[in-house]
Amino acid sequence: MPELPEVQTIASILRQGSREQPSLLGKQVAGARVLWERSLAEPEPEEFAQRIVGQRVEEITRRGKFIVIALSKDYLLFHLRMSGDLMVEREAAPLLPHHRLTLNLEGGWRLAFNDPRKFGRAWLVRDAQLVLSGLGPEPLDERLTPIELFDKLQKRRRRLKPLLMDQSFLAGIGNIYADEILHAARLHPLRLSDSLTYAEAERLWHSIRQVLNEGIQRNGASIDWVYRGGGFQNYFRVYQRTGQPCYVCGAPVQRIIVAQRGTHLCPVCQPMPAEAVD
DNA sequence: CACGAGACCTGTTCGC
DNA sequence: TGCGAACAGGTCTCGT
Repeated sequence: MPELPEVQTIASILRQGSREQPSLLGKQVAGARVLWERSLAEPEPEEFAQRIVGQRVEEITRRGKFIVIALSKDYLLFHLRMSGDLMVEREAAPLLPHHRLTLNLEGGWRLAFNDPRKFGRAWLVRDAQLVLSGLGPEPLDERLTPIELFDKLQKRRRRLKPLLMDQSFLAGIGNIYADEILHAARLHPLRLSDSLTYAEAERLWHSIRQVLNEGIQRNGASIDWVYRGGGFQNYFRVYQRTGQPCYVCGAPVQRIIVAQRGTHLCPVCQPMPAEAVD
């Protein structure tokens, strides 16, 4: 479930708690279990358990698609990839089949990293920057201006969709939001980044902010068997709407493959660029 | 530098 | 009903 709005929603729930779970803030780690070794990027499981016990949760933030948990001495980072999820549950609750890593907490609670597809990863490191250094700017950062985005686009010659999803270009955008952003900006996913006019780059800048903010407001999207209460899936304009009418012009939404990912667009609102025609 | 293919994984849905 | 194929929110590595 995890692109920027979903990761932010999960981080907020861990920070503030919810009806189902208490806040993770201030809790002390009493024990650690690594149930699937490859879910732990570093360090080795023995060192991980020995080092994390006794540390207290001081802060929970998001950077790109990473959840960043500041502990007393170290940083605990999670990347949810395709199917990861993080929740606080009762220590007495049965371990679910897809739990990959759990931390017992003081007071009878447990932090559980659940990840059916096993793509997600956790890191315990002294310096969070070691893991996060490759990330580009936060797309919602006030310091990212339309002019700066235009310049960044001009410096590259790449198809728009894979570039938006490149975490070193902007941090946090994935397949769903890339499709929704490009539709809102009326730009074809195969347009080359250095072919955009300034007006088009400005439209893209507005769409990035508008779509991501709407996703955050709706607590992200909940699809398939994973449901966390997010509602953005009910407001998709193109994603998973193949063949259904575009809300703007009525033309059927088209599905193509771009960089091996299903890509949804309105062929009328997002016309095929001349430069991409064979 | 940019792109496509394959790998890493499990589960669900689709088509015959 | 059964069974293989296609598909899924991500990223890394390799070859061209």
